[in-house]
Amino acid sequence: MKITRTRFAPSPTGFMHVGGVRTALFAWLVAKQANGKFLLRLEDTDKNREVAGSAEHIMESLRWLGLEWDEGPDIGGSHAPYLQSERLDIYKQWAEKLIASGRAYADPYTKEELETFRVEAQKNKQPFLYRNHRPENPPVWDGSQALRFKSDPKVYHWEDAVLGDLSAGAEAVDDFILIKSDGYPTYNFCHIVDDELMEITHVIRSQEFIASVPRFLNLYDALGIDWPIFATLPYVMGADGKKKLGKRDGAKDILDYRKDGYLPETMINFLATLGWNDGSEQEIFSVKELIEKFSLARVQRSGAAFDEQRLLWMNGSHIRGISLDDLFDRTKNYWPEQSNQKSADYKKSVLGLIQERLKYFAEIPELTNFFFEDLPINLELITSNKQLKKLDNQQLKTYLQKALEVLTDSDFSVNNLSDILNNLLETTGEKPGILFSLIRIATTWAPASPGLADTLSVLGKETTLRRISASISSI
RNA sequence: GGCCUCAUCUUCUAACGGUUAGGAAAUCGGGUUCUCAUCCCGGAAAUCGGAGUUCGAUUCUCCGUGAGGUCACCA
Repeated sequence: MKITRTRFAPSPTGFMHVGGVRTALFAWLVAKQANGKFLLRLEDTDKNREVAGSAEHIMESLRWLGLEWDEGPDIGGSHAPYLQSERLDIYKQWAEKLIASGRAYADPYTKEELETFRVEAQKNKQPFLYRNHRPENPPVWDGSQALRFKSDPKVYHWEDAVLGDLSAGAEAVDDFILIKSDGYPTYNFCHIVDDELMEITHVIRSQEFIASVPRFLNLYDALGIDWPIFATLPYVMGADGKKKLGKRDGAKDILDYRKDGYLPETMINFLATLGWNDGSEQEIFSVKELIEKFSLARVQRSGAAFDEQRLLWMNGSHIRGISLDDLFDRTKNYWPEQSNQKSADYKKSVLGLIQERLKYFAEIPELTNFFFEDLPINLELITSNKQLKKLDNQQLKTYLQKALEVLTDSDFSVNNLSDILNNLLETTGEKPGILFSLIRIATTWAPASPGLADTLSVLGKETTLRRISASISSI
């Protein structure tokens, strides 16, 4: 049995967005599941669209997500090179074969002539087919013209691992360009040659290529290459759920999610379940589980909208699922500047308190600022509070004074603080809605914070007492 | 316009041809000693339309409709 080999073959024309990542992910999962190989190949045959640095950017993105490749442009492999621009001789040889067998010819037309044909076709509400204009006596190909495939139009039926049985009429097969006049091959040609030479077993790609498959099949046949397994992935749609997600429609660079503090395992989980499920009600999957359970047959056939809300929830879920030490390691670059004065242990305690409400790392500063600095006293927190606004200032001061007294005797362990605060409820006969709210506000001056005893314990005695005193004199 | 693909709550989705059409996100209530969150409980919310096959159709077939893709010397 053949070893499963899949590839991800982006062109280095910019950053990667979630759509591309998902294509890579599914190909990676298929390879991993079968103990096969996952290849990275860069399709850099359009020098006009190439963007400097994007190859490195793509690799960085894949590495962040853990989608490591077994063979690729940076690490080589048994089927090198993996950069198409370094394989031009190979394509030339395969092109010569087609010329020799009468299945390729030089395109004699100018751009303008072609455009005329195209406009004419459109005017007649016909699809443009080059083969309707196939020259009778094409010139000998000298490399200065485009080289075209001489197609053999026929009806095709083929199977797709996701979509099932597919077919298309002969009108889908046309004479397409194999090698451009600049000497570079087209995707249509070189991906087939490369997939064959690199022994790719599963061609996994997104839907926009489906209309071209009959042309590819015609070329496979002309080259005497066995068809690989095809798997067509539905689109990742924009938030409106209508159109395929694209850079113009605001698709984000996948590395922006890293910058915002999303976990790579969240992105993997999210993208895997966007268009795939295992039939159960499970939503949260580890990478290991995905490798075990993934199957192309259960990939959805229709496009799926990319829902940032759901991503946010899922990231929170993953954040809650990892250990505090691990989480702390990963948040190193997200702490507010003022936190530098505090020890790692202190920061870790703070992190422990916000772990359950953290959705992405970039919100750490706003969630934790009062642990590192005295926030300005904002009496509106009291006057706008449903319960507290009923009390006059004297009453507020009295309660804070009492809190100050009992807290002075606390060792500030969570247990001791809980006991003391509960006792205070009894001795004052006041509701927690009043007393705890007041103390919480007076010690943090933040609109929200973790539980009172936990917060005070981390803040420590000195800070707590100092802030309460300051609050008393400001009210 | 030709060709091709797709179609379940707002969104992601489940359902050997037999279910009160299930779960999750979001949303709305309620609970968990204070806020925010977590967690728990509950509500509202869908099979695009029409034929056909069948005892029975979300599921199979056909016809509509809608959406998307493609018809490049881009991938």
